[in-house]
Amino acid sequence: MNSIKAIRGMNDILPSAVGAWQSIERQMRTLLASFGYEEIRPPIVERTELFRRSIGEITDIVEKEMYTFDDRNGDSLSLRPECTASIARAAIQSGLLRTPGQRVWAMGPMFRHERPQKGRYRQFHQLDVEILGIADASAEAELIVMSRRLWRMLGIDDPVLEVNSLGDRTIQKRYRKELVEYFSSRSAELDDDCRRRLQTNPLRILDSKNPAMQPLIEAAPRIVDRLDPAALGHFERLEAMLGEAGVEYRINPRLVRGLDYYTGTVFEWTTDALGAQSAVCGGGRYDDLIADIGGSASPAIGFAIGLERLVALLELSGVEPSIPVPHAYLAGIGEAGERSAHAVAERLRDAISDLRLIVDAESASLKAKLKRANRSGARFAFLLGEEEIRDGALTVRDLRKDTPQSSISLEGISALIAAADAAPTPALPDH
RNA sequence: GUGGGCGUAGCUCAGCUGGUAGAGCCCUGGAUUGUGGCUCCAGUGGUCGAGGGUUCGAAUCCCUUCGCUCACCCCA
Repeated sequence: MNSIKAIRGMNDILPSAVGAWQSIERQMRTLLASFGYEEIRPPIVERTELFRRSIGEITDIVEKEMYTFDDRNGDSLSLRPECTASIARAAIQSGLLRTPGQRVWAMGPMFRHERPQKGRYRQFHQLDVEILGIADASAEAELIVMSRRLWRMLGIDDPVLEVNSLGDRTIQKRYRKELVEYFSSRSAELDDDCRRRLQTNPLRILDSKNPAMQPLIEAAPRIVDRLDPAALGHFERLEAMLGEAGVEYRINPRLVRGLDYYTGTVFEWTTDALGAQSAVCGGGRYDDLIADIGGSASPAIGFAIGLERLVALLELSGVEPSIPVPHAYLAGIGEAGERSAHAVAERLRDAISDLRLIVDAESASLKAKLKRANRSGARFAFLLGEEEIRDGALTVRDLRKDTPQSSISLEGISALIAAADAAPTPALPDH
């Protein structure tokens, strides 16, 4: 019982699951490229200061969820809890913002020290997509349309899209004050949770799931009613574009979001299929962030997709991602066959590009090796013993068909593999 | 940090009110000395999460603790 285990909330993605991940990642890359987005890879560790200034000092993420430690020189560093701040930092640092309209994405692990539960882990993975330097609502529309295309591409049911506008900082500040006044006047009716939020992040009261709070929240002032003409115009323009594109959405005046940097449009794709963690994709505009962390003011917008949640959705949808099985399993037979197996395999690999070949040159019975061949999922078993060495050929068994085995020269193998790649692989005869 | 559920073989689990640990799957070998999948036979594998207590005797009852999981909080 003293074996070392993985850290709580940090999971191995095992070979049996990795097919789904690769399939999702591949399709995402294809989609992003088709929209003209370029990959960026910021480091996983940043100065703690970056997250404090971007995400916000009094957010849960910064207050209690970051993996923070001192570097050897005393600098406070943190594992990234999200990726937007890092991308913004990188863009400022390397001058990407000199050309507006940067479309970038990043994918990788994020870290938050929360209690794990279904769909929420301490190390989790996100795809982050950002448009830097475009203030127009067309950027919002583009990201939303692209994410919808992703759901369809993956073959999962469209999640529900919720949209809201938070207005700019001035509007937010005024609204927050109004909200605090409203809830303070009714603080006797608030539950403990909401009373706490009143002090920390009053907007989040709107998010409360407590049914008893609903009437109070319903009657609260709504930020959509406090937007100025510019913000309203922006939001209406987005609605028009979504309408034209046939995107279904719901305006949720209570959609706030837990990071401080959001201004203007925010949105979330949610599902009720994943238990309590309903957000599959969330994002919004952050027009002030870049200036906040020291860049010259530049509008920006982005979203993040939770890959664990997407993988879970894909499983629920019953889509079976095809994982590449080996073309062949080469079994050396007897001392001579085992000795030359790797040499023959190398000749095959030289001759056939992208050949997927497992070599079994262990000292074991042929029976055992054929068993392993079958288990490997390979289409063919190649047998190499003294006879084959003498004939300069391989004995080939089709593991998916009941046809008799045959002797094929090394030259003939490449036609065999090409033919197998061209035709759909037959399923295993019995299970 | 708080609350619920659960910890028995690699996996899925059985083991009733205490009597000294089992099945299926997987894996290995054999039936087939160079021939897989199906079948049959045999076998490997467990300090019953850990520690303590009650008892002649604990996987089973009690206490403590650790882990997993779901939910709250928050979010992808």
